[in-house]
Parts: sequence; C-alpha cells; structure tokens
Amino acid sequence: MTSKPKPRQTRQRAEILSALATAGDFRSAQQWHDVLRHESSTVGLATVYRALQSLAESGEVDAVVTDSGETLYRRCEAGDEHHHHLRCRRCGAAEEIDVPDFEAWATQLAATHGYSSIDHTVEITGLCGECAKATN
Amino acid sequence: MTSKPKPRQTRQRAEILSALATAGDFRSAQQWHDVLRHESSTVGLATVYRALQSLAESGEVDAVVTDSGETLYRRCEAGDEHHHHLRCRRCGAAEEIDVPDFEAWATQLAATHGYSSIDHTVEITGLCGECAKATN
DNA sequence: TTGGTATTGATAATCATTGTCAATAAGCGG
DNA sequence: CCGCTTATTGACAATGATTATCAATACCAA
Ligand SMILES: [Zn+2]
Ligand SMILES: [Zn+2]
Ligand SMILES: [Zn+2]
Ligand SMILES: [Zn+2]
Repeated sequence: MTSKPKPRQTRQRAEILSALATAGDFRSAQQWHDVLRHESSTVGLATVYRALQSLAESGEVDAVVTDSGETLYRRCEAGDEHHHHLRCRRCGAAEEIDVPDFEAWATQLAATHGYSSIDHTVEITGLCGECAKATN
Repeated sequence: MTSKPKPRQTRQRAEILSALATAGDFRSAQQWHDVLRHESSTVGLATVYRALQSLAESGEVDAVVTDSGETLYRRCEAGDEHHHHLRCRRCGAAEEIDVPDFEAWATQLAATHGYSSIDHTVEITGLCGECAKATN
C-alpha cells in the first residue's frame, strides 16, 4: 500500500525526458546515455539507468526485454494505457498495436486454471520494410 | 540454408535430457546444473548452458526470458508444435495454453504494417492457486 | 534561507552468460 | 577392433549489462 513518493524534478531527469521525446525508438540505457553525451549532457550512466527504471514503473515509458536479456526503453505514445508493440528487431522501429479482446481473454483463461494476479507479455517482432531490403 | 549438423550423443547430453524429463518446470541453466550435481553427475556448467541452448534452438525445450534477463528452460510437452505458456511467477509451475487464431492474426497485422519474418512472444504470468494462498 | 533527504555520479561489485583451449571421446572408415 | 578426425567437454578467465556504494550535491518544503 505504500504509495511511491514522487520523484524530484532535476536537471538530469529533464534531459533524459527530452532525449526520449526526440527519438521515438527503443534503445538501451547505455544507448540513451550515449545520445545524451553527444548532446553535451553530463548525465551519469547510473542515473540514466535509474531514471529509465523509474519511468518504466510509472508507465511513462515502455520497456521491453530482448532475447539477449537487454532492456530497451522508449517514450510511450499511449500515455498510461496498456498496449502492445510491433517492433523491428533490426533497427528498433516500433509501432503501438491493439490486440483485440486479448486482455479479457487472458484473465478469463488464467482464472479457469486457478491463476490470479495475471500479467502478460505480447510482443511481435519482425523486419520492417527497410530492414527487410537491407538484409537482401 | 546451412542445415545444422546433428549433435553427438554424449553422456552429458543424456544426463541433461534425463533431468529435464524428470522435473517439468522452468529452471535456469544454473538450477539444472545444481539438480544434476545433486544426482552425482559431473557435468560442467558450461556444458549445461550449451546443451540447453542447442535444445532450445531445435525446439526440444521451451525457453523464456524473465524480466530480470535470466533464461529459463523446461522440457517441451508439445513436441515441436508452436505454443505458449501460462506460468506462475512465484514457483515456476507452467501449463501450455492455446491462443486461438493468434498466429494468423499476428502475421496478418504485421504484413499490413510492412513487416516480415514475424516472430512473437506471448507469455501469461500470474500466481497459481498454491502460491496465491502462501502470499496470504 | 535552511535543514532533511533524494538524487547524482564515479567507481567497484554482481552475476548470468560466453570465450578459451587443452584434454577427451563420438562416430566413421578401413 | 583400430586409429583418425573433429565435436564436445570442463575448468577457468573474460565479458557486459545492471546494481550497489557512498560521499558530494541539489531539491524543496517549512
Ligand atoms: Zn507504447
Ligand atoms: Zn527495421
Ligand atoms: Zn509460442
Ligand atoms: Zn506457484
């Protein structure tokens, strides 16, 4: 029940949010850190990690875990509404998609198996048009 | 097109397969290694990693990546048929489930967005009956 | 303005996974 | 059955993403 305390508004967080607002694709904490450095920011890597985690928890950014275990983040276009993604596994481009009736279906199914506190992951990956060409 | 060469039949692989056949829940490479050690096996950790990877690629075992980036493996009940899981995030119990029309729907959707080589992840997690109680 | 406390960042520590490489043992042909 | 070729093994080092430390700093409520 401990409602999480609101994060302080700091220069670093502002810069990170700004970077996220500019590029809309999925990138790792380290990549975002690079971006910031190239923009003459001095944010520390650890801080980027912390901010992204925090933002992901509050639903302000989307987070996905790749097959290799890396966590990628991007700004979430859909506000805090729950949704899913169609993502290019080559270049990181992504679009928000709608999975009709999935939520309800999942909860229902889980219930019939005696499961509760349901959560789910639906990620669709592929090669976007450009990357498909490039791969020849 | 380079068809992968068939793995040699070795004592270690046999032992690993055996362990997988006995316990049916999702466990990490290290956990499977522990199991084997407790059964007086001398398999090396690296070997367990390699075997599980190989088996996962050939579809003989299921692999899932947790939020923390760990990869869990378990024997696959459904042979090589593509399928999905309902898994307890507390104790690791898991059941194979059927997601009607999802495959077709996903491919279709991706196509309309110009994506190809579609792959997808659908994992439903929750608390199984027992763990729900335990959590009080 | 000021004190209490979050946040920061340089750096060390974790920890799952992968790489290395000499020793070993499948599988094959003779 | 007997070497030979080569995949496999395993102890151990190396990697690489993420987390923990902890003193210095910056929010922000009072
Ligand atoms: Zn989103
Ligand atoms: Zn792409
Ligand atoms: Zn599946
Ligand atoms: Zn359980």
